[in-house]
Amino acid sequence: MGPIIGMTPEKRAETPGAEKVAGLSQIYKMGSLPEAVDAARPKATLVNSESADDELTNLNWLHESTNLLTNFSFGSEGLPIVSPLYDIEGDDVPSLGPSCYQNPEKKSATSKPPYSFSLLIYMAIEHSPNKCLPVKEIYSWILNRIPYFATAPTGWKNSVRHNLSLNKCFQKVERSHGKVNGKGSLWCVDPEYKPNLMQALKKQPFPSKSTFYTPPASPQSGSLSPHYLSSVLKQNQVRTLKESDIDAATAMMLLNTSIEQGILECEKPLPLKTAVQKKRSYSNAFNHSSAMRLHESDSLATSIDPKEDHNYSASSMTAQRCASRSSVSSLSSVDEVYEFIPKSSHVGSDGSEGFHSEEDTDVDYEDDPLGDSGYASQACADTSEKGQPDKKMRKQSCQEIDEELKEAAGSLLHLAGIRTCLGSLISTAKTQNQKQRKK
DNA sequence: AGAGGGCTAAACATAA
DNA sequence: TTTATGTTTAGCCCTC
Repeated sequence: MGPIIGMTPEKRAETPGAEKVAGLSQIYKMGSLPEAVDAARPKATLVNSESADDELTNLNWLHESTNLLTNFSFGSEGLPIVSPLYDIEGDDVPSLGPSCYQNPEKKSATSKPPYSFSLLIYMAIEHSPNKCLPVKEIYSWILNRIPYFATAPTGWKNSVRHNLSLNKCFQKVERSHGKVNGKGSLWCVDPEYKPNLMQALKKQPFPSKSTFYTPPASPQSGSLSPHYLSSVLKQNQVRTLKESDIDAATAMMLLNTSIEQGILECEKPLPLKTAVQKKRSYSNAFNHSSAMRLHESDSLATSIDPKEDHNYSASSMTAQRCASRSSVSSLSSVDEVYEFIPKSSHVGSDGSEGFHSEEDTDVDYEDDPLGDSGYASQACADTSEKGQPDKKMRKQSCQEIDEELKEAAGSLLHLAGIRTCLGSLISTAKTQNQKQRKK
């Protein structure tokens, strides 16, 4: 067992009056760390006058940016994402990298995020391609995105593990025997509790821009500086990047508005689940999840504790049902997604909001099984039917754009775990396509 | 005032 | 043996 650097009861007693400071428990704990640790920590986290910013419940998050609420929104799965507008509207392009918390003016950079560990873990797992992460990767995700934890006491890792173990929202999945690398198990989100987590997530105050950022996702993308992402967004507002260049969080950032719109539309016609359905067995729900699919065909956790503690209220499950379905279900055909996506982008491309990656995209997925005639293809065909002389060229150009768009949208959707919630819209789009073709 | 959620610390066990 | 991981318990604070 490795030593855990943190506050001991003895050291607590050495901090007179600290416990009496209402709402500053987190700070006093930090401020009373061993001096060696304090010396390595930015002063901002230690100064009492600024300690209020470190408080988890401090609402100064909301005051630091006048347009905070417009800059942040929730992604397709309810995960908080940074809206592209965030980068565009600011006079100074906010740094999305670690430098943002080295700026002493941005106190919030060293502030605690307004998310509980459970939510942070949830976001980390959901942003992973496999919807499963080892503890170490969860650490990394949090460290990469929450500057606070870069300088926080190491006890937060203990808290992460504690949450993983105690919170039944998270399920341990044994690694496959074939996998040699790595210690421990993979952790996944129990789809049964995804709605609860998402609801809890949405209840949180929006973070300040410098507290939640999206760094380059992988070592191979190290050449992609945060400024690159900012500049790209600034130039094109929304633009699709290569999958290797951005992580799922960024992908969801780019896709946010259109997906949310789709989900919102999807929620309308869906009836509420019955109580019986809500009470369906855990094992069924867990096995049902395609989001839990693993590359290594990992076996499921062997022990499932049905205890009801450390859980979010079941009352929220119905409300988020559709969103949950979007992440735990799968489309029967990937093409269906592709056929749907252009419609979303088309709807959003009228100047208001949406997915604007039709042109000038860098997406280059090789293994994309795109079929023909998606919605966008049909839209292009419609324009070509207006008697243009360069009909063929235009059609070809449209098809290229369509393919790029569909590749980008489909891949991003795949990352975001968007699935069956779009089914109704897909079928609607299909029907419309068929009608238009008949015309 | 009490319940519940969340965080932190700590001890311990286990696996790599 | 060391380290990382996982489990459990306890105590505290905060919000409702």
